[in-house]
Amino acid sequence: MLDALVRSSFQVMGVLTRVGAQHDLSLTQLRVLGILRDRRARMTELATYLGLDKSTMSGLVDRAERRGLLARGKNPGDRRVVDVFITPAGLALADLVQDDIRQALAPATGHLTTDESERLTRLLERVLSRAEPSPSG
Amino acid sequence: MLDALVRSSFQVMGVLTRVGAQHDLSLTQLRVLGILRDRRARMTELATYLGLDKSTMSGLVDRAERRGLLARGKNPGDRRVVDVFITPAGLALADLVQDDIRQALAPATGHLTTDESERLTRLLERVLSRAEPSPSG
DNA sequence: TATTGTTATACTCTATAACTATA
DNA sequence: TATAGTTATAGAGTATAACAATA
Repeated sequence: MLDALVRSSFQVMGVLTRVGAQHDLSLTQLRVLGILRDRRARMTELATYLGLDKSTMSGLVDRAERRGLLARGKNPGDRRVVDVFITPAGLALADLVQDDIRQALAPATGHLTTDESERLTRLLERVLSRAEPSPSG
Repeated sequence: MLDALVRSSFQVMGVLTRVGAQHDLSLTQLRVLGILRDRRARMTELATYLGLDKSTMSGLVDRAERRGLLARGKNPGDRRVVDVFITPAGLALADLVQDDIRQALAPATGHLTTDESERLTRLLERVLSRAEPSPSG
């Protein structure tokens, strides 16, 4: 089972990497966009969530900001903190990419019956729930 | 279901990345070692399998060779070809890492019953079988 | 003193383009 | 001509260490 889990994970990552690359987005940039889709977050929060060093986070946000996908803002409560949020352009791109991912994964997932789909989801969520404290999201 | 599949994949990749890093191995190096565990392969073959450019493959093999994990050899049939194979040290490391991965994923997978395990494997393999031509292995 | 974030530095991973050697 | 591989180059992703600003 472990083998199937690892292989399917690589397969999914392969699809995500390819679709991301079509929009000049790395796997990590993809995740950042996904996280910021529905909320602001401070630098450290993002870094911790993704399991990255804060200096790495600075670079990632720099490049996304240069492209106009993200922006930095001040935090009213703590002047040391830098809040990061998604721009309209970033949101549009995130929507587009999500559609592409859905389409790219459809051949792999779409042929399961509703029942099978539900069972797979339930099993994966049981696996997820026991996984160690998210080292990378 | 798509969401669960993507999230569990990131979780698995997180574990693999962390365990690999503990042995100074990137996700890609991990895969190369895994592929060469039970067979030789030529450079182009590896690159195609991993969805990488041949020049990228040169660098990967360079670094692994410098560490004594892999070695290059001549191909008897075609003098342009470079065969790559794993060294005893590389094999030992691959074994070690595989054990670590098993242990790291155990909390996530070990609590499923035999029956659930089998159902999950079957479902994942059905998903895998329909996935598009492996873009990255 | 501790925390938040940036910068400098170095290394890996990656692709593109130009090259050598062989087929 | 076409294929196999390397090298030069450039950019992204990553961590460590040193730093500035704020708490």
